[in-house]
Amino acid sequence: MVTTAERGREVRQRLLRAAAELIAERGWSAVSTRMLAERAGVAPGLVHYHFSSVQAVLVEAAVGAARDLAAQAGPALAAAQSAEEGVAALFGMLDAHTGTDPTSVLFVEAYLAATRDEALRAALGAVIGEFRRLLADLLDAHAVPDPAATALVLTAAVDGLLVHRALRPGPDGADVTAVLRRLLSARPEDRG
Amino acid sequence: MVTTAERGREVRQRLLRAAAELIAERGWSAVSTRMLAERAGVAPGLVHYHFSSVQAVLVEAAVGAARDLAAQAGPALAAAQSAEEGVAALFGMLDAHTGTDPTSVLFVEAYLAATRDEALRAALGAVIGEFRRLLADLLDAHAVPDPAATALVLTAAVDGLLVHRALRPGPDGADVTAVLRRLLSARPEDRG
DNA sequence: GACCGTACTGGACGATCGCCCAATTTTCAA
DNA sequence: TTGAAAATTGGGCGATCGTCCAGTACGGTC
Repeated sequence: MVTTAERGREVRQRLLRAAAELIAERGWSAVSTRMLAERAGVAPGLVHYHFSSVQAVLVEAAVGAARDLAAQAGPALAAAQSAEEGVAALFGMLDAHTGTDPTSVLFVEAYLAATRDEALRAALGAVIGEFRRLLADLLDAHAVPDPAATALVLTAAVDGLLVHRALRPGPDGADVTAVLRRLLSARPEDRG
Repeated sequence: MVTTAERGREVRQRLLRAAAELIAERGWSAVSTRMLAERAGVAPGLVHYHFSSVQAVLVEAAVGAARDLAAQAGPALAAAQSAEEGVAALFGMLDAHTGTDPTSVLFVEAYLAATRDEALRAALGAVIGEFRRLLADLLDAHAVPDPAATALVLTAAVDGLLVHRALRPGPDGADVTAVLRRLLSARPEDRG
């Protein structure tokens, strides 16, 4: 037996899934009410029945995707036995994503939309901050110097690399992760 | 004396400047013909007189901005006497830009639009590739290990850091650049 | 002064936009 | 069985979209 409320919640979820897909395909500000409804297989009016505005659908979809990814990568980070092992999960994203795949594009679209929507910025910032804190704790536990700043650089570098490699391919993933691993080492001394 | 052709070229430039501003303010796909014309102070019809489409205005404005920035940072890189001195210019962007300023947002918008426009991707990729090559040459000349991959990581990290810091502030610029400087050092050995 | 071509104007065109809502269907409690 | 509540439909509203184009203004050349 499927209750009315359950079907309603399922339609809501379908709209959110459609939003995540369409943000990546068309771009944040190009997603329309009717596109969402068609992709979700429902009537156009349902969008404004379940959500207060199109922007609200996009924000909830983006924040949900961010929380999902963090909930997936977070535990792996917390269970790591070494710094190398922990950041291996982070580096794995560089192989799993090309920078032009739906997930990568969705996240960059969300970052940009966050510069124009304070509620979105706060929600995404909270997820990023929590992930950064987990990584910094791991780095700190294994004597990596300056764990907070290193965690910030590592997470930001992964996103930056995804976007840059999509624009112009460079050295392959193994070479890049080898460079990033230098950040885990104590700094020997300056060079000229 | 101002000729007709000169005034025409000046209107074209005004439209391109307006495009750069509006992409950052509203987002790539939210920039319209009439918005461009109003910001540039010209009649709406002029947009499609000087350009074949709105997308063409946006692409030319974005590529122009990228070339301008590269033309400004490139020579400083080529003239550097040391790796530290060269990448100091790169790190300077972390202080000069907040991630929410028009320049930063314009570039990320352009990266995203490039995933949906092959001509834009090729043009931006060429600029990025040339800049990466200059930096790699500098790193190579000063015995930084794996110069190509390091140059890729450094340029990508700067963009990634701008976006991430806009979402959630972290350790300040000095701490972050100190971490990045570790990439210039030879790798001593692995850590557990 | 006559002519030509480029720069420019401003509105028309059909399509689509976000949002709204009266009407209808479906479900569940009384 | 009946009535209230929730889910859904589909089209209407005014606004805006990209593009086009007939017509105007005017510097540059004979």
